[in-house]
Amino acid sequence: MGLVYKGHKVLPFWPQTGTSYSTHEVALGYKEVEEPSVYLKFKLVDDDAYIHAWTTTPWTLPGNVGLAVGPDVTYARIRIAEPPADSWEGRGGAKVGEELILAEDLLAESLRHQIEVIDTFPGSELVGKAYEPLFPDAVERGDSETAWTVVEADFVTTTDGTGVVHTAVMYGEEDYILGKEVGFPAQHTVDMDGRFIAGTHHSLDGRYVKDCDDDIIDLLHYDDLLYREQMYTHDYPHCWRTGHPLLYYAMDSWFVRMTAVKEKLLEFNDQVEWAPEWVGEGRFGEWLRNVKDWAISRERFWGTPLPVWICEECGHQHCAGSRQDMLDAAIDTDVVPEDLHRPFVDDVRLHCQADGCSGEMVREPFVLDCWYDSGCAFFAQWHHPFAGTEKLEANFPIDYICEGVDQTRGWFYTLLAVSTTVFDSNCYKRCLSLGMVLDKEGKKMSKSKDNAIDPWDHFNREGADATRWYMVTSGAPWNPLKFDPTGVRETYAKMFLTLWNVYKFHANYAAMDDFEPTDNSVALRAPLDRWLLSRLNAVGSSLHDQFVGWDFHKACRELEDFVVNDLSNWYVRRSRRRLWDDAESADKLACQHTLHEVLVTVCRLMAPVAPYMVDEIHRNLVGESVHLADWPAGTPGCRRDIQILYIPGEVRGLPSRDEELEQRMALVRALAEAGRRIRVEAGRRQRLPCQAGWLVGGLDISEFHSLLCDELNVETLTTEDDLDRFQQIELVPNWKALGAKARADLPKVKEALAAADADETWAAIQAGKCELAGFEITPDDVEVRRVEKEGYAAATIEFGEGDDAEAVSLVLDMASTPHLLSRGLARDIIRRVQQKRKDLDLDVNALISLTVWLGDGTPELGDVDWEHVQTETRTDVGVLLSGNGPEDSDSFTVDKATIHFSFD
RNA sequence: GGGCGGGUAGCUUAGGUUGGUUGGAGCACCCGGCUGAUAACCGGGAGGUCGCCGGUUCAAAUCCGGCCUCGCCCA
Repeated sequence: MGLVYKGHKVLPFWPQTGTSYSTHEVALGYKEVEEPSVYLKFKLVDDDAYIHAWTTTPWTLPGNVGLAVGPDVTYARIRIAEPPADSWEGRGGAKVGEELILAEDLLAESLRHQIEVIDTFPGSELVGKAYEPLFPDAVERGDSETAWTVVEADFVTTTDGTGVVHTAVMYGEEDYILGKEVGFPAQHTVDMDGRFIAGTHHSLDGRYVKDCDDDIIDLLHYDDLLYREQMYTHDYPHCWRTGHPLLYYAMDSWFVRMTAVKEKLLEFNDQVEWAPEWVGEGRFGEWLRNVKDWAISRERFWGTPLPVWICEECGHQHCAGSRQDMLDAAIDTDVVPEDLHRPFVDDVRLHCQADGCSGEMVREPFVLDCWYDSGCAFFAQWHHPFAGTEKLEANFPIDYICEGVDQTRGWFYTLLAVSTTVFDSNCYKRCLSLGMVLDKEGKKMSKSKDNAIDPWDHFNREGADATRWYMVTSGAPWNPLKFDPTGVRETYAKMFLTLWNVYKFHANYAAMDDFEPTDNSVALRAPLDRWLLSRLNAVGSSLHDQFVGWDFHKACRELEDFVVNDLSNWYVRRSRRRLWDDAESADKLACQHTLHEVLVTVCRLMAPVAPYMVDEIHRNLVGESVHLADWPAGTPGCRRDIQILYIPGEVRGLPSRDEELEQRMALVRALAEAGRRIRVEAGRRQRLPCQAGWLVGGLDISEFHSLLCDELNVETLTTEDDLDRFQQIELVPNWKALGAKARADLPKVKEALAAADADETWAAIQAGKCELAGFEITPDDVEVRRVEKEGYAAATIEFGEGDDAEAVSLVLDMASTPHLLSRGLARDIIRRVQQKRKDLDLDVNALISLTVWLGDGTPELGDVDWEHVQTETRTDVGVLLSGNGPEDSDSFTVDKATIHFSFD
């Protein structure tokens, strides 16, 4: 197709080892150096004037074949008006009357003479003017029509020098590109050893170029072509090991003519769904719009050999397309090796394939850039075409690729480049460009800075799951990740320990009760179960949708919130007692099935991100790997809307949703929190029960009243329409208004207001008939506050969103009765005994003999409550005594009374 | 030097396109509570010039311009 051609590529090069350097190596070796720079006078052919140019690399001057000017830069033709001052230092100069041409802006900076400006004109007027070569023998003109003339170039600026750029085609990238464009002769004056080629100049031939800078300046000085020399400080690349300066050098190289398929590249890129979009449109699109031909050859030993042979006679080029191709053309088929790598393949010589030529062809000594190999991954992975085409065709273009954003010009590009040039097709449908992983301060990780994270530290400590989950949840995938080790620890403690403990909780009871998940005869699920399943549905569907929309971080955060808050902190906490029951019960069974189902589905939702722990859990629950299970949401074939229990081998969807149930539970949880707040504010211990609680407003949550009684520690909970039953109004003076009105009598008004009945006074104020201490009181003079009546405490929450928002109030009865004190005491004793059991690491089922001593001032403990204590603490022999217990018994204090206990 | 992206509490971050009441979380910290509830949980507190400067606007974390800084790619 003619897309491959041989040319030159200008690379930083170190002649001693004959190797070019990667950009990475070059970046390592930049050094600030002070070197001679020279201002030169190029004599025009048809004019008496000189063009004034500047360079920092005198050794490139023998190779000069052109001068570049900016088309829009203004140039001046000047005449030297007077001899220079005595302070002139170094070689070079100019005679009075000599005429020079250079950029107008740079006259003062580059000239050291008094001058007069003769004329000014744009650079375009200089284009085409011929000048005399500095080293007439160094480069042959060949068929070039532009050699030693002035050309225009966009890169010319007036930031330094003279606004005229000396151009030596082979020793600078911009020079080379310009030279190719305008047709300068592309000839080396320097060989691969860094020495001047014979015939350049008799005093330079064969010498290392960097040693010649001074002699070259001398030569130009004697020919009156030097205006001035000046030491110049700049950054220049050096060999990072030896410290020697590198030479930019045009090396032989093979190219793919990407510029010929630019429109195709852009068209195919438009078909890609990029995440984030700006990488595809901006960064990558920009790269494609400025695409350059791809230098695919490398002067290395290791790599895929470039399959190109060139005839020694006629220069004909031939690319061997296959092993057979090579055998057919080989001069000696015995030399064609099994292993086609270097050095064996280098020995293969071919008959020239050009008509009528009998020459021999020799392989070009290059290997392919390994990035070319990376671009072949999409077909090479199927061993295409040797293994047939079906697999490639079935998987091309690829659905999805993902790599770091640094691969924009790397893998993302090489894949597209190969698929465009070889298959005339787009390569991938979707591409995620990931942000880089940085250290916790946002700095790049590096060994020398000692800020690199060893992932194994985390794999060994918190595990691969926690490390992966942390990395996914800590931010959008395309944002840089500031890797913070404490974040991994947090993820481990919060997400994975919680999940594991929920699983263990379920597994322990399941084992104890011989729970059989396949026996799915769940007759009745508690509202709590149905709520959890509904939430699972909501979270699972949302997770799926967010994965589709690239928001993996949001999806996983939501799932984590579900596991920690909904599943562990609410469902499991509220269900412990259900499983504690020794007897078989439909409710216990429903709970176990629910836990089983939720855990199985959570494992499947988590598996793509955190594959290990959930696989263990899933295998234990279901008997097969989670990675063989169906994705539980949204995959074609999944019965997403059908509520069925898990049955091994059967595809299942998520249980159905009940959004109203979720709403009601959200209210229950909000009220439970409000209850705790009320107690803190009212100074009432959580363990001391309240006789009654009332709900005013909100959804009907009667199905959760008993659950809420537990949470709030109230004996009864009822709904109530009238908030006034618990509240009264209080009139508070508006000091600003009343002060202006009453002045010195303000204390009297205040007293009167405090003494008056608030309801009656407020009615009178509203009716405009209120007088206190001789002053007329208006609604502006007071502020009305609603407060709980004596003996009540309350909180009001806003529940719902927007227009549906509703105020819901919870009122608690603050009275204390002997009955309540007894109940509270029992709870305190239970709590202490349980803690002690736990501290002693007693088996949950172990029975104890418990003795309790109630000290002075302890409320009376009722028989029923003492029974309750014994049941809860698994006491088979209980003794209740008055007075203080022995020294070695445990004790605690409630409301100033001390209670002792001991058990064994 | 150019292009693209980031900068919000001590740390990690949400929000930013569509400007609008008091900028949300988690960790850590302080106070209190709860717990056969797990490296757990609940309530409260302290902690913010939303990188800096300027502009538009009644109103800017959000829109515009400039700058600083970090990262990636290119030169």
